Amino acid sequence: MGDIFKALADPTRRHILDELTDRDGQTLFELCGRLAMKHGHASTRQAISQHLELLESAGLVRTRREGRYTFHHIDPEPLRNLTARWTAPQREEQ
Amino acid sequence: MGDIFKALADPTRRHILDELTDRDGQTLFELCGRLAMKHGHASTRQAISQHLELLESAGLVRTRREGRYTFHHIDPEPLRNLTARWTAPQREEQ
DNA sequence: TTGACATGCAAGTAACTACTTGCCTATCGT
DNA sequence: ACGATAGGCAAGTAGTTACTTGCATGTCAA
Repeated sequence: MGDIFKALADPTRRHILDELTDRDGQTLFELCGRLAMKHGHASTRQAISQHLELLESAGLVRTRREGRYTFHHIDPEPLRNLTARWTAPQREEQ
Repeated sequence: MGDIFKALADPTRRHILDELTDRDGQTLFELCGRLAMKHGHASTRQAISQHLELLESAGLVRTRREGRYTFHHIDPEPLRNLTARWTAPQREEQ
């Protein structure tokens, strides 16, 4: 639950989600390249890989291995109604 | 923008928002007491105060001074459509 | 099968964050 | 005015986090 907010707290991870929203199912290298181009990220491959691990453990990204490629898919489902407990008239603590 | 996600990344700050949603306009001491009771928080007054500062700088809490009391009000407006860029069909990078 | 490509694993480092501690200011009731 | 209440300021500390570096594993094409 709180893992989702922690995952979203980092700008690089938000850029990764942006990238996957723009083009789902990218590999690690693909993401590195596009992040460097679009957002000026100079992060190494390992840095992005660790961010992807964290996003996966938060349930926001799912991984599909195929041969030597690993495709990353965004799962926006946990993001729905994430802040409803504070915006909605009815509160739902957890 | 990212300040909002950072603010929400901490469980104590989420509990503070829960408390203010339940009962808006609490003072610092009031919040400390109710957090200790409901959520088992043993945090000191200063800890809660610093969390409130961060929530205020993120635009989620507004402060109203009245005599020696400082009332804290939740502003859920920044939380609306916070994750829309990933859940909606149309993306909006920032 | 050999080399190149795509990725994973793990330890170390620098920066950040939550929290504490100690002291100070301001307001109110008596 | 005095004590009590409500809160603020600032430095220090322990734990966390993002990132790097170096090496290892697995897959594919020629």
